[in-house]
Amino acid sequence: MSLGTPLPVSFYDRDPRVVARELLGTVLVCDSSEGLTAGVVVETEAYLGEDDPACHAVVGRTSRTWHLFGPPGTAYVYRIYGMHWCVNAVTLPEGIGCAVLLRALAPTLGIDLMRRRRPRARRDRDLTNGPGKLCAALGIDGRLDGAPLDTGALTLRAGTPLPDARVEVTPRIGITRAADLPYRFLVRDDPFVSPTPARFPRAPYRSKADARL
DNA sequence: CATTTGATGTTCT
DNA sequence: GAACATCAAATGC
Repeated sequence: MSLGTPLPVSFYDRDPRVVARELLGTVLVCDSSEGLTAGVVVETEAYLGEDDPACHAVVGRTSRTWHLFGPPGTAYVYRIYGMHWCVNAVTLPEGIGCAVLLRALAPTLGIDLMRRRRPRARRDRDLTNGPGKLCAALGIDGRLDGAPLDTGALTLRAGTPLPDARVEVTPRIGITRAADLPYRFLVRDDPFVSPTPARFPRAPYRSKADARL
């Protein structure tokens, strides 16, 4: 079974809201010394750079955010709450500081290895239905900060494209600033997405309204 | 089912 | 000293 062709760097060189929507249905593959793991991307969030109060780019290019400002197609991996890792795909040219957070996957390869890495997960969907969970399941950590996503240990690959009718938009999860902006993209009714708070508005994806560029 | 709370440590004010 | 792009267990229906 083929894993798909890696997405070219040009794929990432667009507005992060467009990249976030287009990343749904692609495949994240991690080739570690322990084995191969992969899953279909079913949930993403866009972070729009220095003018987005919720984006790490607001503090400028520090040692932590260094690779967030890197070239498109770079992995920005950071630690959150002292315990978990999150992985982003950097978009737009070097120096801008935009990225797409990968929030949930549908596991497709290496599920046994994911289970060993996440022994508390009861159901398969609990392996990867959150940004920290998917990093733990695939073995993604700070060593991959700054890695290219089109070659090497961590790659994003072409999958089955999703029609707009299967895409839903909500505000972003777990932030306090700019918490009303609809920059979370997910596959409607997919069991592998992370839980959406009941109070959150949900809207169908409309390319004209949601990709206002 | 939903909501609350503790863990844990780096970054930022 | 507070905030933090989270998770899992515990509690309350």
